[in-house]
Amino acid sequence: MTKINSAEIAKLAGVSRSTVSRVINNYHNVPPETKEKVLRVIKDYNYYPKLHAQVMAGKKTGTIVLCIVDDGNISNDSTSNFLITRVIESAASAGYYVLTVVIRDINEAGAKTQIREIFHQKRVDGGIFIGVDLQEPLIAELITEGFIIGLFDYEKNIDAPNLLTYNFDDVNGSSVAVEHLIELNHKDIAILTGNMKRFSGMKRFEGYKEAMKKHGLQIRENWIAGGDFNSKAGYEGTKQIIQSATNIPTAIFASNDSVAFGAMKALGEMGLKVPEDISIIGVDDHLLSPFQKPALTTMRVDFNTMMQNLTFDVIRSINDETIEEPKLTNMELVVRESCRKI
Amino acid sequence: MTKINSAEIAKLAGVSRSTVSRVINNYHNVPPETKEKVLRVIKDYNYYPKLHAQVMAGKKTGTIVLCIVDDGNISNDSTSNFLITRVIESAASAGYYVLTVVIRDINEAGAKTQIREIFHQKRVDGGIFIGVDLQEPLIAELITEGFIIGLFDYEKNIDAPNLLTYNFDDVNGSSVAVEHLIELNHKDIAILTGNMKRFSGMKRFEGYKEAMKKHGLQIRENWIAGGDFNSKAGYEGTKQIIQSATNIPTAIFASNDSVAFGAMKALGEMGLKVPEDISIIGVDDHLLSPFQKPALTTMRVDFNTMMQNLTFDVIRSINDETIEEPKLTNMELVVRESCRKI
DNA sequence: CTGAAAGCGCTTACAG
DNA sequence: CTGAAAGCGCTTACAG
Repeated sequence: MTKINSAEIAKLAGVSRSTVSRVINNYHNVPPETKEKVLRVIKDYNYYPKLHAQVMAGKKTGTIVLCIVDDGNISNDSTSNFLITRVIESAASAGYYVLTVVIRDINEAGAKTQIREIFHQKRVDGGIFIGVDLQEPLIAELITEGFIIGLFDYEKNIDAPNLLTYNFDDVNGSSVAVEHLIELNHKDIAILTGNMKRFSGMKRFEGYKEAMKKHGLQIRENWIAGGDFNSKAGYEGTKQIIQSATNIPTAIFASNDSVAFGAMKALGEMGLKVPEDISIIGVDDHLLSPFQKPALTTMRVDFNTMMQNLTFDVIRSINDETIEEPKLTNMELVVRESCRKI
Repeated sequence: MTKINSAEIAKLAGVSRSTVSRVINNYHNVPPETKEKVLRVIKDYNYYPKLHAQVMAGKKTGTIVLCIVDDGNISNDSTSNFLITRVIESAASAGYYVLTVVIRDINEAGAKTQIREIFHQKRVDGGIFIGVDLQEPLIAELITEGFIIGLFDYEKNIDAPNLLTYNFDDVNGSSVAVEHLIELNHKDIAILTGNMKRFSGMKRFEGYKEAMKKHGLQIRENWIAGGDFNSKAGYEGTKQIIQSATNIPTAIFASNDSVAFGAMKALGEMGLKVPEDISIIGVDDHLLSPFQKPALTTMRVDFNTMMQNLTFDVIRSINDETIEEPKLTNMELVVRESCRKI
């Protein structure tokens, strides 16, 4: 195939490169006949302006980066997958491309440099991060440098218009979960905490404490375990709680459903039945939650709308629109079979 | 922040832009001290060469496009999600980025133009397509134009080195599935076909027919239904088979697990029990298959290795390595509870 | 080992 | 309405 460029098109259409460019960029000051003529040649010669030349001349890339920080096997986690594809789909519907990047360990040698490079190279117009710890200095750095960044599950700790954050109302949602247990007459309620370096981890713990205090219930040190958002932490945390306690709690609030899965496994191994011996409630409404035995009661979370809003806001921000501060998004109680009245 | 470019770096390091470029590209003909000096300045000034200038000067983009053709809600399908993230992870491990694109309907107005644009723009060095029908003319077009393209579930119908395809051994795998039913003494075996425009759809039907013929079993017209790889097709196909047949089959071979899910739902509604009344076997080993009631017997498929190989091959091909023709990948029988001996 | 210069292919003020 | 020209920021033969 012969190389074709705007000069070539210009020659064939009998106009200047300037005019070709004006047609491509759909400027208004081109008479219909000229436009027609140029478009004809462009079509006939299967011509597409080279992105990189356009960007060098000052155009945007039409791309955002989605940076997934996760040391697990992402492709095996349905929630991660869901977040990823939602960003992709949302961006696509806004005419944007998503460059997807996986970071195993953000503290590893090349990791931060790689992320810096993506932005400084001008590979993208902005970015979305998933799975970043609070107070990650790299985020602050990129924000200071003026890059547009959207985060899910992150506290807005810098007052900059180019830092966009979206979160669920984790405090309130967790309170509702715990109060559901309380309504079922539970008083001895343990918590399996999530990753406390995450906004959601912190806030869900807060919500638990709030609800307990509000109802005058005691929070015992040895009824607090876990510490991460996966089933392993739930499993180990549960064993720890059950084995260390002189008296066993009647209910467990798990900081997310994966944690609850681990907890249910541990309880099963220890011969404790859910919900007969212990009630359990999670957060997220994981794909597998309705399939648990018993089906898991949980707080449903709308990842769908959240990631779409985040993506759209990043794109709007790229296009210099003003973004209004997002509100926290509510969760919804989904009652299934894992909690019983006592 | 002040604009920094290679000329600036050159000035600061007291060398020419040529030398800066040589250092960046790690050429061997630069004395250590010079290299040191230049790298120092690069680091101090937080300088990253602009991608677009590099590409314009002839460098590769280090990016492949992943084009997902799917009219459903991708983010809700765990298999699609899995394929996507596997490509992303594999590419990342090879130092490549993945530009992810979703195409709802490849026959829609702008769809093909958009795909053409991505390649002609030089946005990427190559691409991977998922969910493309056999004989899709766009693929042939792009191959002819010399773009490097990898496909999963596609028959290699053009003998071009830049067309890379990977497939499971669908014929043999399906035969094994059907023979599993035959070993359990089933003779009346229906099939719920998949999408017959896909390599896997065609081949799985072939495998069914082969096994039936080999064992001298009759294939009845009204025991063939379905026609797509989703639970809806399985549901409707099953109703059709059961309602149209004067005699009911004792077993069903479903072209994939989603189809089997739909079939089980339909059977349940019609008061037929699995496996007491009808045995059923699927293909894929879907995430939800072990959770069905009864747990679904199926042919496990290694999407993981497959997508990784495909991704690596595309990248190798971009780097002018010769790719050996991939063999078909085997499937593995996973016996659960949905088939019984009669 | 190293620099000057050409080339990559666009866009956009500027001037008319 | 339209063209000539500058500018974007690299890389790479070429010559020394």
